[in-house]
Amino acid sequence: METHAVRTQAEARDLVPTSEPRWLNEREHEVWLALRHLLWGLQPAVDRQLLHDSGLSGPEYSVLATLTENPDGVLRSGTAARMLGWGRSRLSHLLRRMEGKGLISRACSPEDGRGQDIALTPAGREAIIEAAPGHVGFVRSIVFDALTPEQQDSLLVACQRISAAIEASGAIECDADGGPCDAEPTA
Amino acid sequence: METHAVRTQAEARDLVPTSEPRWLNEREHEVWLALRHLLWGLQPAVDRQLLHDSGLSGPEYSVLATLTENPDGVLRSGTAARMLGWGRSRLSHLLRRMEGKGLISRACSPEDGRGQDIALTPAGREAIIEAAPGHVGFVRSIVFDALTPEQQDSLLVACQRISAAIEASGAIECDADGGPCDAEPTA
DNA sequence: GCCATGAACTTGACGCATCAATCTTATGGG
DNA sequence: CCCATAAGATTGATGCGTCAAGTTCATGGC
Repeated sequence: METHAVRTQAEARDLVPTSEPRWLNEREHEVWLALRHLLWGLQPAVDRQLLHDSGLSGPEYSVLATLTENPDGVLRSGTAARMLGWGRSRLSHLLRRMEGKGLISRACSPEDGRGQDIALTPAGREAIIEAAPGHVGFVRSIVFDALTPEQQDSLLVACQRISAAIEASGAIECDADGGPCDAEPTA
Repeated sequence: METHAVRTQAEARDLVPTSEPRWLNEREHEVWLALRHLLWGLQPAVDRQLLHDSGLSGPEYSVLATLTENPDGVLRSGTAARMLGWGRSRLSHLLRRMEGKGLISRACSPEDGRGQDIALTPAGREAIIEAAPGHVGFVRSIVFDALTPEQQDSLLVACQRISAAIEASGAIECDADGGPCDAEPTA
């Protein structure tokens, strides 16, 4: 990060016979700083509100919300991972901790012996139902109360374009497995 | 996260006698999803590019860039933390690892016995000079090549407004110490 | 000169994410 | 039927970030 100040740019330009002459101008630098400032600030702020007001971490909330989208609150682990856009490993670690807290339960899938069915427990359902209003209220106050509808539309477009650029840029993540990198599932 | 699907909202609205009736409408939900998608995608993408192409992690790059902004490459630890908008603890942990790699060095400050002067080593300077062009090139390709100048301006405004809302929202972070939460130092 | 207060920094414990194995179960070709 | 391959999931190691103590040093009142 830190697209570094002019000094660094000057030094690099002087010392390295690089083929990358396209440094950021002042306006671009300002945009990048603002974007990074938001990046560094928004996620922690949302997580903190959640943890403080409901005892759920951000990732935990995400998992519970995903489960709740299903009528019966049951999902195969891999399916949930795809819906969240996460790697299996990440989800597995998190599920272990959540199972320990009683928020979800896991059982071998009857259909495919390899899979795990993860299910919302009553405690898990109660936790997210209690957390949701505060979470949504916070997001509204932070994002939507701060922007006019036109600004919100512009923001949407910008996010979509940058995200598209990232994905086009060969950022083929998706854990270590070669999954199709679904992404954009919750829409 | 996961401002959860309509089902969750409906359930919460039914079951909880809440005073938070302001759920997100469909358009707002879409904006929030796009924003979160960006949040989850941009930071890791930048970090990955950096780590892959130069062996520096995102935070390491930030620290080196901050040091490089100073002529002599020396900074007090607390000053650097303020410039980065980070907590002392976070920086301390990172510096320990970076010292182990030879990227920076630490010495007791002669002025204030409590402080540590952190200094860029030759290896550290070389590392960031080598990393900078690729980093900037990547940021440009992801953010600026994807947006028109007008869209960039809109994005800037949106970022500033949301960040301001976060800070206004009593997000008084700044580690455990009561620092003035400088923020916006690198401009 | 002495001590309370507080600032600067570090440390340890813990949750979280990634990466590289591993283990188990399907599945398809011989 | 048997084995190679692949998919689903877990595990362990490591880096990172946060929170809560803790340590060291400076400073101001007495």
